[in-house]
Amino acid sequence: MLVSQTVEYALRAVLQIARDPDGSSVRVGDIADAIDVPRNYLSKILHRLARARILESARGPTGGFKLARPPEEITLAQVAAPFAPMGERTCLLGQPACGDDRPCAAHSRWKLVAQQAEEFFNRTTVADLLAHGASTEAKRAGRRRRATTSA
Amino acid sequence: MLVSQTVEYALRAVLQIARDPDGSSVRVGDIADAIDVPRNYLSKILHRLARARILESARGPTGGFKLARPPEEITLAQVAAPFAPMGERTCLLGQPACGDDRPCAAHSRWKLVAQQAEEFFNRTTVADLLAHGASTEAKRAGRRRRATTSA
DNA sequence: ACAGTTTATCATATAATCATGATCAACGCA
DNA sequence: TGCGTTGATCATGATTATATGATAAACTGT
Repeated sequence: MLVSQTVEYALRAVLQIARDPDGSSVRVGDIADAIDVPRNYLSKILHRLARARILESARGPTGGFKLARPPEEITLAQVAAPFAPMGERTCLLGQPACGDDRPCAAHSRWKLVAQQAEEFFNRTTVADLLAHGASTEAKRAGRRRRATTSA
Repeated sequence: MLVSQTVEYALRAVLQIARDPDGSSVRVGDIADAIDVPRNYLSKILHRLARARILESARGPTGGFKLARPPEEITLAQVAAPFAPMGERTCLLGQPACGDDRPCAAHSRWKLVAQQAEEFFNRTTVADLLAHGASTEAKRAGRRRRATTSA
């Protein structure tokens, strides 16, 4: 697994929140049900995301979580950052001073891979993933529409 | 960190063993000293690699570990396999049925990254890393020779 | 003010990872 | 045979990741 369970949960939760059509607050319980993640554990994950200014939280009725910024401005790297010490150690062989000048044995080959992963997280936004969902939804709706129409 | 500490130790240890000029057995203690990894912990890692037929072990004087095959025939994936359930879960969002046909929201973008990582481990051999070490050694020797000559 | 809802936090549990030290078992050699 | 070397294994512990359940604190609407 290239990302931890927790980061995976965080990504799925943020995506789920972003899917809310009104952009209104979504309750922990609803998110937990929707993405099938332990409720209290998710609560803590969302809280950390709120502290990291990715989400905003509110208590009481009408409370819940929502995005702190438009989905175009939230990268996957930002979502993962509070949980993974991402990019802290890029050397595959753990060489402290590994770099282009003092490369470890795997440096040149591994660098390409690590860079691609890093760029993926930095460049992909929540909106990018939402867009996909929308197209899938559209396809499904299309299928459903056709089926309904034919019935 | 994209690979676990244990996998990192395993890679470094195998590489260190492969560096032995005679291809003779290398003692755990020597490897541990050379790559700065806890001795007993490394012992267990090496034992697992031996069970996985990556290494061969022998006890007693003249004992130690050596490669079970020429370094060209040992991929990094093989070294990592006994420790990491590598490639078990390729879907970033943990969707069980994620595939080209039923893609998750991140599928198309993430697939490229995951594939590159997988191919890196599958295609890179211990010999490839040794080759680098050799060239670096050559460069250093060259520098040293020049310095020595000039002195 | 109060009742109900919701997040925040506390206390705890479980499993995996990472690691240490002691002892056991095999092996080579005198 | 017996001694010293070496990997193999056992017992244990620390730390982190992954949770679970109970309680506290904040907020809404009445």
